[in-house]
Amino acid sequence: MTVSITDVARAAGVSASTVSRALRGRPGVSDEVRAQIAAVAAQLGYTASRSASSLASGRTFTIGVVVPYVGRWFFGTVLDAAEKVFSAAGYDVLLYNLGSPETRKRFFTKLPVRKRVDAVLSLLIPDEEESAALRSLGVPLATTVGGARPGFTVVGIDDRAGTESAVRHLVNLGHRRIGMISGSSGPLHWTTPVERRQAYLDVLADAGIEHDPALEADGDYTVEGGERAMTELLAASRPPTAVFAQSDEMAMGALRALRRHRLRVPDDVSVVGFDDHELADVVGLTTVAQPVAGQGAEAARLLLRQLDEPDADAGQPGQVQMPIRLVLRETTAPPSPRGPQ
Amino acid sequence: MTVSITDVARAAGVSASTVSRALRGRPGVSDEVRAQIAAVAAQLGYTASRSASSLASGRTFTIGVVVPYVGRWFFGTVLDAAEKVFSAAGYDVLLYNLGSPETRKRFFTKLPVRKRVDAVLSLLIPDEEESAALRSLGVPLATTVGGARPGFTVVGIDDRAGTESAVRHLVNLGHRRIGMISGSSGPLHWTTPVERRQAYLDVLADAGIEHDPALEADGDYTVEGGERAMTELLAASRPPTAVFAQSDEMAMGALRALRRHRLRVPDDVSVVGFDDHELADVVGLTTVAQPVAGQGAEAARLLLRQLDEPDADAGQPGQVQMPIRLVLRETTAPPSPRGPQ
DNA sequence: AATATGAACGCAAACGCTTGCGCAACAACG
DNA sequence: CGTTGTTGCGCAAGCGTTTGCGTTCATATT
Repeated sequence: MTVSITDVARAAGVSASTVSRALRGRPGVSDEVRAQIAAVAAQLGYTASRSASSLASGRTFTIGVVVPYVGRWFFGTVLDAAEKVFSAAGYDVLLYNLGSPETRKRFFTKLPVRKRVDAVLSLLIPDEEESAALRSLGVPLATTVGGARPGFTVVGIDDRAGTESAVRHLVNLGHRRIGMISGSSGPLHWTTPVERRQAYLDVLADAGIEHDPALEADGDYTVEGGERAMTELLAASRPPTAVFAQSDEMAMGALRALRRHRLRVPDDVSVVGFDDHELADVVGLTTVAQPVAGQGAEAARLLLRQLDEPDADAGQPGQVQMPIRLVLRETTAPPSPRGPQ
Repeated sequence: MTVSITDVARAAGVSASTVSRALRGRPGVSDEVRAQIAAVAAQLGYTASRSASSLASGRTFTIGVVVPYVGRWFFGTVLDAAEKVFSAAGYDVLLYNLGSPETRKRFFTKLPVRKRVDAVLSLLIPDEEESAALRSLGVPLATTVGGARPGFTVVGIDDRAGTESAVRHLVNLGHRRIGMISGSSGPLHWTTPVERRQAYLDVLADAGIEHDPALEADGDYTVEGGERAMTELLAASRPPTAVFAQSDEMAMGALRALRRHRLRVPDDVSVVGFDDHELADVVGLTTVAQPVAGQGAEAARLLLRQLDEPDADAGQPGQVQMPIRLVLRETTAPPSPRGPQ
């Protein structure tokens, strides 16, 4: 049926061990024999069974990537970049899409990656229990986005600095009533929303602006959520003249809500987002740009490096912080003298 | 080190075979023994090695999913939906991101999925050679988007009908100079751009409008491409008063180009897209909606069904067509009496 | 009471690789 | 010319499961 290593060995007149060594570039086989085996293998269309080889060697040449929502631009982009790095290095990627709490729970209790992967890249921040489960796999671990966890390589950005640049921009334009659409809900135990909120509060305090809880709303990191949140903010007794959304998707939802309310951006309300979504430019959204694909690629590279030099795994894995920058577009301007409405 | 089936067997005082049967719900083991084994296994944190079990059984419980660009909304969304179906059925997904021609070629020549997957879902349309390679795997195959291939289950939409509804909408509004931004370039050997172009031509002919080749431009299915294409169209001696873009991303690029040219939408130029991208609503884009996630889920379900009833694989696999509908928003209107500029 | 029946379980042989070890054959050395 | 290395290769023992078959034992059958 399907051609095995012994078929190749027989056809080449050598033993299976020699075929194995020859095909994987291991020493102990002469150049001529190696070439001949390669030829025979190619002609027979032989590919080693991954199951068998990983069973025998313990190496799987597979990386597990766990992500909350592949469909979202941010995660899709990170995954795209990471996958490219992995596949270029000869690794396959096993994808786990953990959107709902149930699938997430099931993943961490059953741990289907056990004995199936050489490393795991998590695009979501595992809580204590979950990260312990991952550590129990005994393979290199990495995360992008958000908080550090012991045993994890983490690549991320300076959330506070990014938020500060955004909010400060609004302050500098003269805004005093600055709302925030956060993304704190949901089952994601990560520090990002917390950091960003703190930075938001800091900038306000620094500018001598009193914080108004009515100017904060939860947008759940989605367009719809952002729309809801913006609608909520507009219902406040004194609505904001500017809003900082913790993600571009929520900012876009906010834009939609504003349009529905016949409010003009940036004349009536300024909006700044976070991420520099691929479509942020299309809608002219001012935002904090972060290297999304860059983070995925970097995390993947760091993971591969750990795989190459297992000796270095004694020390605490590295943390790298990638640059951010405020991108000014058309959704921010000084407040109108008469305010919204 | 890591706990194996024999560890469980020893701890439970039974043989490895019994453990295997017990844990997989196979008959031949009493309820009490089964329960006890389950308890012991749970307590020991045992998970069967996938490599070993797939080597022994031939089943991998893994589905290969190949996609051109995970980062793009369309593919990300399809993948998201498909993954959910697969994982709910106990299958893992192995992801292959084949953006560049080189990685694509490498994938189809080396076929890393050989002996690694029970089925493959292709989100790109393989050419003759590629589909032959996939068929050689001897597993159920499916594709979404575009042309039928022998041996593949395909779920898609009626591209012609969708395009017709879009272009006809423009015609009905009174437009005569209707441009098209297509997505025909790139290494994707699929019928979609061809079908859509034909439908576009048909509607024009049907309306008695002479086709002007200067009103067609290639947008490469990206935002930037759409922007370039729109700029190109605007440079025509007699620019269009309306454009149909073969994808929302290109339509959004077109919107950006129009804004850069200080043209108003829909006053000066109408735009209609295709897909109903999650952000189409944000920019108010009129578009042809197709069930993107729905197609992914459906394709996944059909694949699983083939896996369940291998007897049915004799007949030609099914083809399903999912519904589309035109969504009217704010980027289309009758042409201005004086035309653009 | 003797036998047939079936359920519950163990044995052992795969599954297709990898890898430590042993054994030739040959080269280089004294 | 005998010794020591080196190189190239084969042997065989795993790796952790699954599964066909055989065995045991309790229960049903005549």
